[in-house]
Amino acid sequence: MKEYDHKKIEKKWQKEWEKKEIYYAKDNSKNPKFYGLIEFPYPSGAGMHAGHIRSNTAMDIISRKRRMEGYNVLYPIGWDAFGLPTENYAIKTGIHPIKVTKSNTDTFRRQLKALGFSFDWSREINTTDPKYYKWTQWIFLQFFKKGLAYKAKMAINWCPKDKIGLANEEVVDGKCERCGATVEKREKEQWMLAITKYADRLYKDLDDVDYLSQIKLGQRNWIGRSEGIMFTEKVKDLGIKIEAYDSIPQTFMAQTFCVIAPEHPLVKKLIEGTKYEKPVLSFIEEFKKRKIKNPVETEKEIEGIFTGRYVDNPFSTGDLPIWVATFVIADYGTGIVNSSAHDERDFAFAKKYNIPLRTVAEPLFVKTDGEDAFQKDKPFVERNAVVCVIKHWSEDKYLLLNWKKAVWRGFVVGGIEGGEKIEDTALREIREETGYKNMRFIKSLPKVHSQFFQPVKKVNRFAHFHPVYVELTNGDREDVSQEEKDLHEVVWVSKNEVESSLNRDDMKWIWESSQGIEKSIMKNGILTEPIEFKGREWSEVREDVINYIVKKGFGYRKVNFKLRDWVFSRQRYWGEPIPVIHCPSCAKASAGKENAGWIPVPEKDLPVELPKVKNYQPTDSGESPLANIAKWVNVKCPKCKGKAKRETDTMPNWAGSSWYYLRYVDPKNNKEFASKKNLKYWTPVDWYNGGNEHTTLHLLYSRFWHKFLFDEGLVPTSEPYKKRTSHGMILADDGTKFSKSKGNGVDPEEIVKIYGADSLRLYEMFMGPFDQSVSWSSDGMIGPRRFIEKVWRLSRTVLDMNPKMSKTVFDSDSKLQKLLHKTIKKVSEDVEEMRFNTAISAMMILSTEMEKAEYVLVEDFRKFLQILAPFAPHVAEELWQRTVLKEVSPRTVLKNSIHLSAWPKWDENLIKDEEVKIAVQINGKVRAEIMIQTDDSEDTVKQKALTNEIILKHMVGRDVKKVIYVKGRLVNIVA
RNA sequence: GCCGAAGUGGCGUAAUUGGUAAACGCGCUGCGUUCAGGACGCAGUGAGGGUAACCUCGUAAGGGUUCAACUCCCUUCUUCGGCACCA
Repeated sequence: MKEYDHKKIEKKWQKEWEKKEIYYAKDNSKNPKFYGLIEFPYPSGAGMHAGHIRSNTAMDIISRKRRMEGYNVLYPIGWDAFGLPTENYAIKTGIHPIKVTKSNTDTFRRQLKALGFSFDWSREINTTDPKYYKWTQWIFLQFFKKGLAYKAKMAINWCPKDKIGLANEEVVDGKCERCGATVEKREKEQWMLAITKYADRLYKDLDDVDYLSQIKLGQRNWIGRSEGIMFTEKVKDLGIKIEAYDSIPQTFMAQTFCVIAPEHPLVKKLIEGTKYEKPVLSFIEEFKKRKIKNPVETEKEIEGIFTGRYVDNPFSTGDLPIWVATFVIADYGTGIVNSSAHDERDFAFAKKYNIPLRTVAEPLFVKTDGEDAFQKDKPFVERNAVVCVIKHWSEDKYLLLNWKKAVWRGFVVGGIEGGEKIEDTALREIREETGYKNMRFIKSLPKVHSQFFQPVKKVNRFAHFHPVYVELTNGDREDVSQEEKDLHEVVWVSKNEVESSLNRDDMKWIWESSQGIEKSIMKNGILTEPIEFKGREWSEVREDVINYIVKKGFGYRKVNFKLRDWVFSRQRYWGEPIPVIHCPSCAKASAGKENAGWIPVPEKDLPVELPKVKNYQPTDSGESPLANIAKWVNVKCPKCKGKAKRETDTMPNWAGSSWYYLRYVDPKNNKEFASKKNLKYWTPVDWYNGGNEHTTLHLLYSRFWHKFLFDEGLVPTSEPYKKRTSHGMILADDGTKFSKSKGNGVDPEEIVKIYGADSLRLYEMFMGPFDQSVSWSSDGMIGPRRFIEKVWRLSRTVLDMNPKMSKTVFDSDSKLQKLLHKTIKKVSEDVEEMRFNTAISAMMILSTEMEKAEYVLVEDFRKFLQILAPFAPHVAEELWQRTVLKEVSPRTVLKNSIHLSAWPKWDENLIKDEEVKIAVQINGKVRAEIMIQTDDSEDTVKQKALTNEIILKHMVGRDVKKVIYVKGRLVNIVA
């Protein structure tokens, strides 16, 4: 028996498995089915990278384990091959995208096969294959027919020099990434998909699926559902001044303003002579006039500020009030929604110190939201909410706001979690036009503590979706660079536009804001008004109050979503053509109607194939390169047979990936996208794993498509994926992301050549927790390789000493037996939880122990091989066959593959320990270790601990106050 | 900016979910085996102090709860991912 030669055995078994088709899924089987899915790769020119291997291996391990557990497993693969990089490459080189795609997929296929993944290669699909995108187009037509696809004007990024629409990614600092020209906004009619019609279901159905909690949260945040009340003019009768709710745009106005103990000498000194002095004083006056005293503060916040950080504690006098007034209008902040939770604890501090606590705008509705799990996860202060009334910053309008309390640098600041009464069109306008105009500078008083001086250093390119948050720095400070000081003159940088609004008197605004505050109807969670609900708790009467408000006509219920409709057009060549035709004469005939003049391509004419052209250069008009191809564009109208033109926009990359998992179940069907029978058998996907970076959009889009198909009666379930997990990225060895300049960093084929596929697979699973990013380090590769070599050597000794060895030489409770069964258990459970790193670590320990042991039963060694098999399929197969056949020639015929053998079971009785070592602590510090029997009583163990020699030594001159025993773990003596 | 995830030895990381911090792997040191190198085996490897038995400190920083905190709570800092035309 020779040395471990990965090259020989890996190729051999890959061929053998393929020949025997052992990984092919059966479309019907008596066994239960398992559909494991990974995100199909975009076949880039650089070939596979380490990240692909990691995620593919993980699902491969799970699929292999399921096969061994007796499931009929579908683990398919395909190519998400439309996309910008390929198109850009084609423009640059003149090589047709089809050719580029072909050679890229060939590379990927070769690389994937070299790693021994158990894909069902008979079901390979490719989104750029007309036989595939015929159905992508077909599904689009169903959307179109149901009125869920429509045209709307949208702004696109336009490079005037390259004459091409740009992806956001291609715009860097407002300039075109390739030529550096300043990017313009251009209006264009775009196809939209009405995903907002599904918003509610996309939100609610998350309850029924098994996604990681942060994935669900991501979906929920994106959809942004909020349930609430829109108030009407009549609400004034409640004593609250409200004049408009609909005029404050989504982002752009934010104010933070803090005054702490304004009469305190330190504060006085700070503002004295500054431009803040006057507005602050008038602000305070106003508050006094209104008898508004103190803000809501939690006990800890106040204690943190006033006991820890200030030498002169303003609270120490007991009667000096704190003033905190904070207004932040952000997100979609108009109107009102049900607030987040409020808590009795909020008021505990106030009670304790007898301080009257109130917000500047007193709470209107406060409730404890016990049933919302997502809120529960959040820290206490973030769940607190008050409602306040606030005045529009420039217009004479008031808003009733849900003021979500949050603590920022020791001060209570607000954040709005709100609904709005803004139509989709308004939202768009806001984003594109009013956004930057209304954007305002955020100012605050010079802060009381130096740690609070921290200028914002960069204006993020996404900031225009939200308020730019710039804090004022003390202009006299020497450690602040001019550059940073200049920043404060800039409110918002957008494209070419710089807006500054420093000349506005912010303090005046804040003062004015307080005008809107009228009165509270709740105190400490108990309603004081209206009379109908007086004395009752908010949490208890919440629904009644809402009904009351609705009944009285003060407001109406409204559910609000942040989600916008999906822009479905791309002005690109390398995508699925949108299968519609524009007919001018039909347009006239149906003028005024939705989608007037847009005629769907008859289903029998699908697919609308991408024409083969020599030139992919974009057009002058901003249309897709397809517009240049007169032959393709000019067609007869399918309806009136008049002159018409094809739509030249193509679909976004998300389109093909929104339904690909459905095609796998019946990939060659040319009558339907998949047969009902196969869909019924295979869907939904049992387990879908993919990148963290895809958990919001791709997931949402494909869930939307699936729900639509479900409504059309075309798929049997309303959700596509039963379970979704995600994996972290692999970073370069310096902890940064692999970039274009660095390339993929790691060439999988090279590593397979040197170390073998099994070693690479093991290493990628071993390098760190699966759901987190880890840095690649080629040095670490050697560890898993040594592990495999150890197993190889082990097989030699095991086979040599056996099978003559009789089973009776083993004690039933031998250490090795115990360890084997513990390891089987650990690996079985770890794989389910995707804790591959610790599973491998456990197998390493087992292999070391087996090597040390005097005898290892072949039978036990085979069990070890079985749990190793999903991780290192080639070497496990080779050794498995040898335990049967003694020697395996390169031409050995595969008889009973390890991968089709039954997953080993562990024996619970063997796992239990009778004797165990526990720690003895004194005051939490470990001082000794003692052996105990697991069935020892608590008293026995305590006795053993207290009479231990070392412990006695430590206890000299001390009394035992208390003894705590944690079963099977430790004894802690409190002295 | 908003949302999400994370921060532990020289490095990748583990920790029975509040119970002996650093398992497993890489690297390094010493010893064994070897003609030699490699490979393999054994022992050691957080920091400081001590001849030693041992002692003190230690999980981004600060504070809190607890007999006991990497783990729970509060604040601050840093890194990574998503943000609607990258895939």
